Parts: sequence; C-alpha cells; structure tokens
Amino acid sequence: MSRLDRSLIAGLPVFQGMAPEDLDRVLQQARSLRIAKDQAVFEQEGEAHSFFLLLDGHARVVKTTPDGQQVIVRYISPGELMGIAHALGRSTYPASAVAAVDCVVLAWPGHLWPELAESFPSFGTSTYKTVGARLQETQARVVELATEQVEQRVAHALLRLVKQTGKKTDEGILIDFPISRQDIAEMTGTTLHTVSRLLTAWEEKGLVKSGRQKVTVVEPHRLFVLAEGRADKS
Amino acid sequence: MSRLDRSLIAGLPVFQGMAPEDLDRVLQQARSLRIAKDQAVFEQEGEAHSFFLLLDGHARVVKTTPDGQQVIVRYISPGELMGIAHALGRSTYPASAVAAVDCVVLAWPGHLWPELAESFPSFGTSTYKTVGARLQETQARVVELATEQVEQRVAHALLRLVKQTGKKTDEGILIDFPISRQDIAEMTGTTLHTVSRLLTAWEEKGLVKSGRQKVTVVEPHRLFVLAEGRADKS
DNA sequence: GCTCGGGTTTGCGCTGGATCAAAGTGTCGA
DNA sequence: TCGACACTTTGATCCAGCGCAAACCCGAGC
Repeated sequence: MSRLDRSLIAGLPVFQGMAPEDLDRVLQQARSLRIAKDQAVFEQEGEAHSFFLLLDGHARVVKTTPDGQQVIVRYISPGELMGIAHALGRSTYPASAVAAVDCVVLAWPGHLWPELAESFPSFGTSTYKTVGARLQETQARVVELATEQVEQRVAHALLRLVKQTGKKTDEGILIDFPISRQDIAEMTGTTLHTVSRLLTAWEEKGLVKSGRQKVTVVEPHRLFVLAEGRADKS
Repeated sequence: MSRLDRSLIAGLPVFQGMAPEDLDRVLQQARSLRIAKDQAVFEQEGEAHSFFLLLDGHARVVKTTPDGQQVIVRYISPGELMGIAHALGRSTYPASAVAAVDCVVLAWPGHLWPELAESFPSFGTSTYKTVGARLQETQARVVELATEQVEQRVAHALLRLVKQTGKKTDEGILIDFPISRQDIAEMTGTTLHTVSRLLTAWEEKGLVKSGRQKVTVVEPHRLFVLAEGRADKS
C-alpha cells in the first residue's frame, strides 16, 4: 500500500482522530482485495466472516427474493464500510454486495471487530453512526415506497445517487458509474420499461440526459420538484 | 418503583449481566412516565433530548409525509428501547411514537447516553444489536414493498405482529392491542378498503377472525403460505 | 334505550403501471 | 469491419388496487 493511499485513508471518518501508529496497526490487520466488475464482495446468507471498507469503486448491495427478483438496497461509495453484519451481532450477511465497477476493498476478519471497536472508539462510533444513518435512510425509503407514485420514487432515487456519487460535468451532474434502467427499476420497485419511459419523458423536458448505462441530471432542482408530490403537468 | 418491577426489568436484554447496584444507579437516572393512549411519546422532528424504554403497553412509530399521509414504521413492545436517535448521532427524532394503549416508559436524558454505554457495555451492545436487527427488518420491508402484491404484504405484516405481540387464545393468536384496518393499511402501503376486503376474504376461508380494532390469526401456517408468493387460489 | 361517531363493509368505475411483444441501437470482441 | 449481445425504446393490452360514495354496525356516553 502506497504512502499516498495511507494519507487518503487516514482522512476517512472511520479513522478520525486515530494516531498514525494505531492506524498502521489497524491497517496491517486488513487484507486489500481487488474485486472485478460484477464480482461479489460477499454473498447473501453467507457466513459473515469479514467486514469491508470500500477504498475505490462503487458497489451495490442487493437482496434477492426466493423467486429470483432483485432489489438494490443501496450503493456503497469509497470510504464507506460494508458487510458489517458481524458488528451488529449477526452471523450471516443479509444481502450480497456486487462491484458496480472494478473495486478495491480492505477486508478485516470479523472476529477482530470487538477488539478494534474497543481499542479505537472512533471506529465503533463512526460505524454506529453509519448504521444509524442507514436505518433512517432505509425507513425513508419505506415511506417512499408506501406512499409515492413511481415517477416520484424514481426521481428520488436519482437525486439520492446524484448526492452520493454525482460528478459535475458541463452537461449537468453525472452519476459516475454504469447504471442501467434495470438497476434503477430495482432501486424503486418498478420495471425497466417504466423507467425507460420516464427517462425519455424527462429527457424531452430537458431534466436529464441519459444513454446506455449512463444518466446525467441536467436540472436537479426541477427533478426535485417532481420528486416532491404534485408538480404541474406542463 | 416496586421491587417486582425491578426484578422484571433486570431480566431485559438491555440490562443483561449488570450488577444489581449498577442497575439501581441506571434506573435512578431515569424518570418513569405514564403515556395515555393516543398520546405521543416523542414527536417527529423534535429535539432528541431523551431516549426511552417501553415498560408496559404498545407504541407505534409513525412517519408523516409532508402531505399528511402516515406510515407506521414499526410497533414497539414492552422491554424495547425507542427514541434512540441520540445514541446514533442524530440530534432530532426521525419519526413520532404514539401510544397504542396506555403505556409506561422510562425516560433517560439523551446526554447520559455516552456515559451509560461506556459504563455498562451490555447497554451499548444490546442497543446496537437492536438497531442492527431493525435495520435488517426495515430492509426486508423495502424488499416486500418493492416486489410483493398487496395481499402478501398484508399477510406478512400480520405475521410479524403475531410473532411480536401475539397472545394465544382459544380461537387462535390474537394481536393484543387495538389495531384498525387503517393501521394495517399504513403498515403495508395500501388503503383501509383493500385491507378490509382482504380480511373479509380471509375470514371466509377461516384464516383469521377479526372485528372492530381486533384481529385474531386462526391459521398462521396457511397465512404464511399466502405470504410467500404463489398460493393456490382455492 | 337511543343517539352519535368512529370504524367497517361493499359496490363501481377508473387508471397507473405491469406484462407481453417486438423492433431499434450502441459497444465490444473477433 | 462485422456480427452478436446486451441494453433500450416503444406499442398495445390488461388488471390489481385505488378513489369515491354510500350504507352499515358496534360501542360509548347521555
């Protein structure tokens, strides 16, 4: 691991306020893994024997139903922890994580968790904060799914992606990893057909630009208006 | 607080393995409150200045959308913590909690959290476990809402209530607090009309018995079959 | 015992989106 | 350069469940 990597890593919330030598000790206990696009980081129902920190790339957390339908629970960005079931007293992963692009992760053996959390409070605290934030976010999605129309849900999903991984370009804000209509459908509980129709309609209105596995939000604000209930049908 | 109360309380997961004198200290820092039916324990958006332990009764955690629709996030049973936003680094409650029946809660000032979690590991650990379990459960609901038909969702919701608060009677398993069609609709993202039709249909098939604010599941197993995908339409 | 109000049932028409089907179209490997 | 495949668009049809409306029923309080 290069020195540059290390300094970047040191800035992550998980390691905040940790002395350099402690950081070294923690990092030495982790293995760095390269995950190819579309490969799984860990599998639903699998033994939770590791927890991970995503260093580079984007991964999606996916739950598969008994009859094979998939639901994308969330996307993980660089710097975020994933597969932390173990830390929450679970023995098996409740979902799979799949690399959306080539990724680099740090993997710690799960049994190290209690020790790490105890020795380095920032580690525990920041994890629990993350979990708290995810719980709230997930609850918000329940509310969305329970009360909103498909159009609003898709708008919300895009806005969430924009906020999380948006990259400014001259055309607008680009979601900076390959994402298909199908993926968006799996985030919002609809079908790729409906997503396609929506994106086409939005494109005509100048709200977004999109292409094969690519979405750019041109006018976040108007999209936001759409996402919040009743927008005029002009 | 009576001696009986105390011994019951000592058995709760949160206090597991805590020495009696420690338990006393912790309890002395809490106030015991009586919440009348339909009264709020805490309010969405409100300052998270306390966290609570439900001692007796049942409370529902509710999120209200900007346009006034309500979604029931979960029901809280005796012995469970609620309003723990503070412990997860949030400064404001993301939802309201309303007493479904007359309740008794213990309330600790939020600022005590770090101290309590540090002094009594079981307190912290069990809380995080709870949060982890809730996160998973909430994610499971997202999957349900995204992939299942209304009938399956309602079936799942009832089964969840049965497992959580079911009380065996000679007719079947009774959900032991008043619950209206509207409540069930708000748990499953549908309307009270649809819930009413479903319950009537199920009653005819002998799966449940229900009345005003009351539901008894007669045949949990058949309901379970319904909840899991394709049940034969006999 | 009667009335009032909140909860429930039921009918009916309508529509948002799913489903089915088929025809583009951009991209990558050979 | 040329497929071939994976992703996308678009059309046509259908139906689960919503919205609206009205009647009903039960329990609480007078």
